[in-house]
Amino acid sequence: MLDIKQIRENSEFVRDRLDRRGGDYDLSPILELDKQQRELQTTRSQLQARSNEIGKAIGQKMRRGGNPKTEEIKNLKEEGNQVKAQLAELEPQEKELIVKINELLLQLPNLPADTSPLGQNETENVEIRRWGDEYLRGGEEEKILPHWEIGEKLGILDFKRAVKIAQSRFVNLIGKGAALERALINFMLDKQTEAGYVEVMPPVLINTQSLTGTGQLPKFAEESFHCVEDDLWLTPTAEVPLTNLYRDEVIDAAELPIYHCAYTPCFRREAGSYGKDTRGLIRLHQFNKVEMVKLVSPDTSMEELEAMLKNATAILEALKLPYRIIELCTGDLGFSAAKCYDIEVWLPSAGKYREISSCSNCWDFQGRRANIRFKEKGKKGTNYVHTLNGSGLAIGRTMSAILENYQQADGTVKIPEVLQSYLQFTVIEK
RNA sequence: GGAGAGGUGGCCGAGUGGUUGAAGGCGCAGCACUGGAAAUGCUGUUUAGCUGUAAGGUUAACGAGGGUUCGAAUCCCUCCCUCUCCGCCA
Repeated sequence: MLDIKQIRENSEFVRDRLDRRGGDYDLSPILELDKQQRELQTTRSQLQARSNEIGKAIGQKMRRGGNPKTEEIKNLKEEGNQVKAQLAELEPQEKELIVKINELLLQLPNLPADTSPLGQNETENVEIRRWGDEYLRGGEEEKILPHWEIGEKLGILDFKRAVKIAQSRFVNLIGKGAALERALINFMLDKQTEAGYVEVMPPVLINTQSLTGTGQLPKFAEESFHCVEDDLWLTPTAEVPLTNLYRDEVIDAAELPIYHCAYTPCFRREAGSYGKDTRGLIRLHQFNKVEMVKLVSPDTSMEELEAMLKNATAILEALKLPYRIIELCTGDLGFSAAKCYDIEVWLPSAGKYREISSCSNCWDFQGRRANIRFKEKGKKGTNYVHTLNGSGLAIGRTMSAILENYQQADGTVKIPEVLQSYLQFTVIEK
């Protein structure tokens, strides 16, 4: 969340940055409530101070063996009661204000970085670079079957029976399909571990506080599956458990940067995307993903983002899958992100690049929400860490890219070289 | 799920109504001692809000939230978590 102090002291700046996202963000209710709250707080602490004085005075007299029935003590008690009555009126008012301010703050998205390109929506995202043109198969494209067709033909993807077991937007991976998925998970975890990320297997049922910490709640409740009886949610991405590993902690500055990666299944309700990507592996309610998360000092977070982007693209390069990098414009940035790159992989059947990873720098936005701070030895006070997250990569989408880019004229699919040591076969055939 | 025990500062640990933000110890930092170090001694050592140019002032926090009281770490209520034993179980 944003810093109330920054909103108070630099409201013009904050307003301008929020405007870059488009949409309507009104700071005046927050500013007004904040003013009221601080006024109340001043009065309240003065009363509290008086109350403490009274308590101490009585305590001293009693200790010296004073009689509680003397006029003096009676009078003090009487005043104490009056102060208490006043406090009883102010306290709930102030609490209510604090709750309201907090609710409003939690609704505000992060401020875009000044380097994020200006734009209204995804059409104004900026392509940074492309890789792997030599692996594009110009001219053959119309012969390449979409991944769901080749997958069903080869008997490795089963959507029909998944509907029977669960619903639409689920899949069964069968035989070599399941093995390939597993190989991809292992391959990516191995690569990211080599790159310095410490692997974690976190819970995938997570609590409300964790989802609030990373910004999925309160605004996007309809996007996650909720187990109402236990008030737990199915994680939509390992970003949530990984970032929340350190919630409410003060980390020694010497331990930064902290790198973690995790494989988890991810669950998304995909509310509002009816009719979009209804076929194939692109948009499922449950999918696998290897995620990277970094907690870093504010001084280095921008370089750390570039490095994370490389960790993600390294996977695609090893797999020889053509991709491009897009920088999201201010209007397309996710709620918690200040700066974000999407990596898109080439899907021949669609003749398009499709998102396969998203790498974001959230600045101190999640650090503040999740209360993750760091402390430098010898320095007073604490600071919020900067958090970054990126897919490294989405497994299902990688699978679809392989099924298409590695499809051969005879209807079989070759296994990319780097995966062959993870599998007992080098080609998927009927 | 049943029975019991417990949650205090970076850590250990005292503290059952009165100058207790909290004894003592460990750790850490500074100083002294030393050729240098160890040992020893002294001093200091939480975080957050508001206020102030600053020094400072003030409030809050002993798992969380309520209550009793002039005054709560200490008494009462609710919830959460941890541990032990039993049951169940991958």
